Amino acid sequence: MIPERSLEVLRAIVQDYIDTKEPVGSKSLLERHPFGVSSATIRNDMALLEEEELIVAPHTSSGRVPTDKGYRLFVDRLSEVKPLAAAERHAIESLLSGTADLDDILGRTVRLLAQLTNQVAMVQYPSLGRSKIHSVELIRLTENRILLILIADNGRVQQHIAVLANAVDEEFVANTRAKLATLLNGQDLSAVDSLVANFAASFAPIHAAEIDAILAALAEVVDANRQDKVLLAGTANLAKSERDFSGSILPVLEAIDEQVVLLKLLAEMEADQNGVALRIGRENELVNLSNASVLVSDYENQGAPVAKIGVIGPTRMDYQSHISAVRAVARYLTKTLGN
Amino acid sequence: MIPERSLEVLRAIVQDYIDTKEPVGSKSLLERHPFGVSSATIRNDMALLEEEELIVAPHTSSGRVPTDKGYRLFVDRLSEVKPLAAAERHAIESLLSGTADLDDILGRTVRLLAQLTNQVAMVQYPSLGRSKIHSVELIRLTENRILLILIADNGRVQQHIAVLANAVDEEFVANTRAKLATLLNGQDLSAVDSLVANFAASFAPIHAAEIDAILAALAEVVDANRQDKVLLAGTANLAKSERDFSGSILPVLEAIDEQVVLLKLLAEMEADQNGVALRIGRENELVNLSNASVLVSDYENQGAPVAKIGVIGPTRMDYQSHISAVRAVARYLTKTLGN
DNA sequence: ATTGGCACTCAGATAACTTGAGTGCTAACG
DNA sequence: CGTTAGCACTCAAGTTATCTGAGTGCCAAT
Repeated sequence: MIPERSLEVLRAIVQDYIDTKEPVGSKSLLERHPFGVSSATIRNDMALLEEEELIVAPHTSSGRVPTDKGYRLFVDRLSEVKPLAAAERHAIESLLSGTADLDDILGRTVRLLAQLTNQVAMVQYPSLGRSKIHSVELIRLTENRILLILIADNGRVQQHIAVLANAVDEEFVANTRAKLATLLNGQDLSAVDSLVANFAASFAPIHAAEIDAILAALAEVVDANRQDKVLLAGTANLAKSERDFSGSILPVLEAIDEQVVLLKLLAEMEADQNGVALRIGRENELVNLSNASVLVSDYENQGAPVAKIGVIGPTRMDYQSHISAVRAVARYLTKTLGN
Repeated sequence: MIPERSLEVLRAIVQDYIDTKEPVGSKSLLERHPFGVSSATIRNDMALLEEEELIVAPHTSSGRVPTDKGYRLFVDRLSEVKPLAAAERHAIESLLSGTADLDDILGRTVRLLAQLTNQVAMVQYPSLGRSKIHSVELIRLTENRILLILIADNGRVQQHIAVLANAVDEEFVANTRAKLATLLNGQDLSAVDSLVANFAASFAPIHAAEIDAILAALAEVVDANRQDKVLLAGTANLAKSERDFSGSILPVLEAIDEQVVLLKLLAEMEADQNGVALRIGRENELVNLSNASVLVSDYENQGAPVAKIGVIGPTRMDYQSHISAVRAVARYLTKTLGN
C-alpha cells in the first residue's frame, strides 16, 4: 500500500499542477505546502509515486506531472468536491428561472455551464427512450404531403414530412390521425413498433401505400429521437486554453463536429455514486480524446434520468470545481423541467 | 490608372500566395509565371502596387502579400470563377438527392459545403419573414399547458408551450384552434400582429387571461422565427488551418459561439451580380473577424430568397473555387427545397 | 525513516554568426 | 521612355555555442 504521506504529496502535486500549469518539483512543492519534512524526503515519495505510475517526469530533470491514473486516484480518493461560490449559485438560479420551451432552456443551460467552467459544455436532448408519447398529430400540407408531429411527455417535439404517392383528402387524414391517437397516445415509445404492426389492416386496401408512407415517417421520428441530438456551447474556450491540450485542439474539434461520436461516448458513460461520470484522458476509448477529460451528469424528468449534461476539457482541469458545477447545473435543469 | 501588366502581376501574386502561403518575391514569381520581363521590372511593378496599397511587405526584405484591398480587386476584376470538378458536382448531386425533412436537408448540405471547401460552413434556416403561415395547431398537454405549433409554408416548424393561469378543457382548445386557423392560415407572417389585435374580443371575458397567454406564445413563435437560427459544420477545419488566421482562431470561434453576431452579419450581406456576397478581412465591421473572409449566397424557396448559406475562412482563401462551390451548393439546395 | 550534501542533467533563454531570399536604387541601354 | 543589369543593403530564420537554474538520484550520516 502507498503510505499516507505519499498520497498527500500526490494530492499536492495535482493541485499545484492544475494551478500553475507547470511541472512541480520537490522544493517548490514545499514552499506551497508545509509538510514537516525536507525536500529529499519528498523526492523519495515522488520516486515511489512514479513507480506506481501516478506521476511522471516529462524529462529527466524537471518536476513531475500527474498521469491519467494519478488524476483518477485524486478524483476518486483524495479530493473533496468544492462547493460553488454563492455568486455562482446565484447565477444559476437567475439564469434558469422563468419558463420557456425546451430549446430555450437547454440553450441557456449549456451556455451557463460553459461560462461557469470555462470549458466546452454540452447537453443532450432528452431521449424519448424511456418516455411516453403525449400525442401524435397529422397535418395535411398539400394533397400528397403530410406533416407528422410527435410530442413526447417530456416536451420534446419532433416532426417529419411524409410524401405520399397519391393524393388524399382531409377526411382521410383526420381519420388516420384519430386512429393513431387512440392507438398510441400515452404509450411507451419503445412499444410503437409492435403497436402499429397491424395498423394497415384497419384501412381500405386502396390506401395501403399511403398508410405505409405515414408509418415510415413515424418510424423515422421515433428513430430520430433515439439517436438524439446534442447542443454545444463555449467552443471558443478551446482556443483560449489551447496549450492545455498538448498543442492541438484538433481532435476535440473533430469530436465536436462529429456529434455521432459524442453521442456514442455519452451513451457509454454511467454515473458513479457522486452522480457524475468521468473519463480521464486515455480512458476515452475514442483515441482522439486522449488528452481530454469528459465529465457528465444525468438530468432527470418525471423522476427518471433522461439525458446527460457536462463538459469536455483538458485532462488538467479543475475537477473539484467542475464536478460541483456540472452537478449543480444538472440539478437545476431537472428542477426547471419539472415545471 | 494601373497599367495592365501590373494588374497581371497582382493576379500572379494572389494566386501564388494562396498556393504557397509564403510571401512572394519578384524572382520566384518569374519562375512560376513567365512574364517576358526581368525581375527588376517586376520589382518596379510591385513598388507601384504597394503604392496603391494592394500589396504589402511583412518586413523590409521579404516578398509581398496581398492586402484586403488587393484581394478585393482580385476577386472583382482579375479572377474568373473556377468551375467545379466533375467529381464535386457528382458529390453534390448524390448527397442532396432524396427527400427528407428540413433539418436533415440543411444538416447534410452544410456538411457537404464544409467538406467541399475545407472551411467552416454555415447555413441559415429559412426565415419566415417573407413566407406565409401554413397552419397553427394547439395541443393540450395538461389542463393548463398548451403546446402551440406554427407551420410555415416553407416547411419550417416552430413550437412553444403556453402556461395558463387556469385550467381549460379540450373544447376550449379546439374552439380557439379553429378560430385561430380561420384567422391566420394562409396569411403572411408579418401580418400576425395586426390580425390578432382583436382576437380576445370573440371570447368570453372569463378566458381573457388564457387567450392572452396563447397570443403571447404565438408572438414568441413568430419572433423566434425572425431571429432565425444557423447551422454550422466543419469547425475542425479551423484547427487545421490555424496559422492562416495569423495565429489565433479565437475570434472566429467566438463568432461561431455567439450565433447572434453571425446572424447579424449574414443579414447585412447583400449578394452582388454573381449571386454571392463577400466580406474580406477588415470589411467585416465586426472587428474580431478582421483576418477572416465571409462568403455567402442566397438560396431560395418559392422563387424568393429565404436565407443564406456560405463559408467563413482565412482572408487567404481560394476565392475562385469557393465562390463556385458556395453558388453550386446554394443552387442545389434551392432545387431540393423545391420538391 | 529522514536528512544534508553533492554531482549530474537538461529545457529554455540569450547571444553571436551565417545564410539567402528579398529589396531599392542607379546608371546604362535600345 | 520603359526596361534592365548590377550592386549594396536588410532582415527573418536557422544554426551553434554558452549559461543558468530548477530539478533529479544517490549516498553516507543522523
